[in-house]
Amino acid sequence: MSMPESTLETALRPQRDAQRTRTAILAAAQDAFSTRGYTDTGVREITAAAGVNPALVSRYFGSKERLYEAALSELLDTKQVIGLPRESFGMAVVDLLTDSQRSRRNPLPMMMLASADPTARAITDRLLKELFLEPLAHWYGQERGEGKATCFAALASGLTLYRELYPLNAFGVQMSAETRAWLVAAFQSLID
Amino acid sequence: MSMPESTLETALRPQRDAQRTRTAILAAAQDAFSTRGYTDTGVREITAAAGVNPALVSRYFGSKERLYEAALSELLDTKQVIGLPRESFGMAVVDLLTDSQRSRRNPLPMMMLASADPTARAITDRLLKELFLEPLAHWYGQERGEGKATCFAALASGLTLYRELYPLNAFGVQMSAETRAWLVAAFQSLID
DNA sequence: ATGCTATGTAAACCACCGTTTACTTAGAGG
DNA sequence: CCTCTAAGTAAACGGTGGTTTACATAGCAT
Repeated sequence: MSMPESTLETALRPQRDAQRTRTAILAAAQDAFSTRGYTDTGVREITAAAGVNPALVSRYFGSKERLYEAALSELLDTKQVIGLPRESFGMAVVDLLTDSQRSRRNPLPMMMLASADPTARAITDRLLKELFLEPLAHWYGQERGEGKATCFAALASGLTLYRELYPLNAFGVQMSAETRAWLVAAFQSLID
Repeated sequence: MSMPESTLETALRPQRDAQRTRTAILAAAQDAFSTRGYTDTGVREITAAAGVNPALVSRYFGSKERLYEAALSELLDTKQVIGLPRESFGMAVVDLLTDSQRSRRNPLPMMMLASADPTARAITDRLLKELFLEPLAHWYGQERGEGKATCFAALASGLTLYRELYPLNAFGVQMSAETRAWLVAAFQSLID
C-alpha cells in the first residue's frame, strides 16, 4: 500500500506475492461479478483472468461467497452520493448513474445479478444496509431518512437494471430530455 | 377450459391427463420461479411440487428455458395497469404493487431473479418488451410513451426488489405515509 | 549454501442438474 | 378381450462447479 508502481520495480518484483495475488483475484472477481453475475461466473474464470490457480480462492478468501462479500464491500460506498450538492442533487445523481464510464466494478449490477443466489443475497442484504442505506439515511436527515434512502435505492436500482442489464432504448445513450427530466425530478424530490 | 371443476369429476378423473399434468408443472414453475428464482430451482423441485416425473418437463416444454418462457408469458400482463384510472393512477399503482396478496406468481420477482442467467435474461428481455413495455407505451400515448413505460418499469421493479426480495422496512407492511406519497407522486407524474 | 515456510499448482473429489434413454402401464378403440 | 398408443417413470449420462488434497517450488533466514 505504500509501494509505488514503476517499471523498475515491476522487473524486480518477486514472482510470488500473496498481497498482489489476493488483489488480482479480488479485482477479477469484481469485474466478473459486475458483468456476468455471481452465479454465472465460476472461480475458474475469475482465477484465469487473474492468472492464478483456482485453489487460491479458498486460500485467500475461504470460499466463493466470502470472495463475493469482499468484492462487494470494497465497492459499496456512499461517498459518491453524499458528496453531491443538495440543490442540484437530482441532476448530479442522474449524471452519475448514466455515466457510461462506470460500467465495470459497479456495485449495483453486481448486487442485482447476485439476487438469485440465496446466500449471496443474504450477504448483499447485510452489506447494503450497513454500508449504503444507513449512511445514506443519516445523510438525508433524521426525519424520514430511512424511507428516502430506500426510495433512492429503488429508483437507482431500477434505472441501472434497465440501463445496464436489460439495455432499453429509453435509458440508453440517447435518453430523451423528458425521460431524463423525470428521473432528475424524482431524485430531487427526495431532497425537497 | 370449458370443463368445470367438481368433486364428482375429481373422483372420476383419469389418472393420466396430459393437459392437467402440463398445467400442474406450469403452475409449480410459476410458484418456484417467483419465489426462489430460475437458477436456484431445479426441474426436480418443480416436478416434485407438481407430483410428476422430472422427465415430463422435457416432454411438455422442451427444456427448462422454454418452461420459464411459458411461465413468464402467462403472467406478464398489462391489463392490471392499463385498466387503472388516469386521474388517480399513482395511488392505484402503488396499491397494486404493495398488495400483500399478490406475492406469489408475480412476474416482477420472477424476472429479477432470472436476470442472472444469460438465456433466461434474453427470454425475459424479449417478453418484457413484447408483452409489457410496448402495450404500456401505447397506452401512455404516442408522445414519449416509450420513455414513460421504461420509467414505470424501473420504479416498479425497484419497489418490488426492495419489498419482496430484500425486505426493507421502509417498503414493508408499515410503509410511512411520506414514503407512499413519494411513490404515488412519482408514478402519477408519468401521466401528467 | 541449505533448510524451512509461504506460495502456487495439478488433479481429483463430490455433489448437483438438465436431459435422454429404455422401459412400464393406463386407457381408449377395434 | 386385445392391442396399440399416449402418458408416465426410473435410472443413467454428461457436464459443471466449488472445494480439497497432495505435491512442487520460490525466496527468506540462518
